[in-house]
Amino acid sequence: MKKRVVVAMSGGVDSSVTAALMLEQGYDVIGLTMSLWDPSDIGISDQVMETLADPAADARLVAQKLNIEHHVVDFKSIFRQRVVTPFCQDYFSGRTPNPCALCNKQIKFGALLDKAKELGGDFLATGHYVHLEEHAGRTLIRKADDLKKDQSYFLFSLNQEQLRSCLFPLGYYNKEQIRAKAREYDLPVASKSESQDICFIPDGEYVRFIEQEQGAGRLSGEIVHVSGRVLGSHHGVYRYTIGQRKGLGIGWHEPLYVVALNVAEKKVIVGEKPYLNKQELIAADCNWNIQAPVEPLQAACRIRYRHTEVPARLEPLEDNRVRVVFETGQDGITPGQAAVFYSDDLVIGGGWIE
RNA sequence: UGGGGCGUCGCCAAGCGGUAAGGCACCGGAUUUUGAUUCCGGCAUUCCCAGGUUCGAAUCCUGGCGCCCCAG
Repeated sequence: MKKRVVVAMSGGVDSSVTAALMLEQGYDVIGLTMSLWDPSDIGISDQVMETLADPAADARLVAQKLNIEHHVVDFKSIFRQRVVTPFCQDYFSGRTPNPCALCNKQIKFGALLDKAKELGGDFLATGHYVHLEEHAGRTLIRKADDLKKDQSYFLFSLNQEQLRSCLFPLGYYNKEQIRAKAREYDLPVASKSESQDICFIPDGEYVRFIEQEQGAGRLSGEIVHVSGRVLGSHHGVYRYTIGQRKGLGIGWHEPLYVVALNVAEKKVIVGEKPYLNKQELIAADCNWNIQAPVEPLQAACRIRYRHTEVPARLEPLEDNRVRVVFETGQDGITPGQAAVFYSDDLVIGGGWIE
């Protein structure tokens, strides 16, 4: 009896090729596409609307081409509740959210995985560029061969049960190879452009989106230099993220960066680059892929996507938190982002920066 | 209406007779699962105004105008 794999199909190149690869590897494949938001519901312009692909429709075309069963699940409500709303709330509390990591934990490997099992799936396969490896009886994520596409950072919060139910066939390939395969299989989405930015804000208009979701509350206030000197004003602290340089509109003798956000006083604190550098951070709500440590350990830590992990000492704290002390101070440590811990190319755990 | 200083791109700022540096900001582009970072490109025919001296002035002279400081 063939094992059944449910493939999360977004209508993009990666997940489409994933489905083809699973088929090629002899699995019984079912395609499953999530409906996460309604394009007419997010306040984008008609022009942008016209450029949007319909994930379900594209996925269906691919499924037809591959001759596999295909389903669509409506996760709009849960997606809004568990990803979109927290995303907006984060901005309003002076944090910079990482909705993709949250979505993976809550939706893709939560609700979607449940649905996959409901459909009789032995595994859920996705188009993430990562590997899975067994170490000492535990399943760990290893970085993709193609480090440019590596997505291990976004998957740090998956637990053992979730990981054991997953297949990530793309980890051995680079993007060019995947595209080549898409053409080889003659998939209708072979030349689709790379998706980037946050899926539910296709026009990239964060401010518009957040204000629409959260209503009024503009939180306008002052832009203040670390010295205390007021340098300008802003139209809402949620428009800024720590480490940001562009958009401050302040002429100064050198570049200024956002170094802190004070929601209570509605202040955006800016300073020269050295003020961005911090020696340590606290990560909360940690997930461990290895046995949760009780003693400090030496590892490497990545503080945002596309950041190269750097050596750090991880000190376990109360309440599932960890103090991360870097060997070399890091710029732009941002609350709301994930701190992901690596040992060589393996993800050993991670948490959310406080 | 005594004395001194200053007025160069939105901000800071070089230039001191030879035909407008640079930084910041801003704009455009590349990269990007953070409007982050980073990177690349663009950005004053014109120097407060009006005359004058010079082959030639932002740079010298004269007169205005506007700031600032110190004295009254």
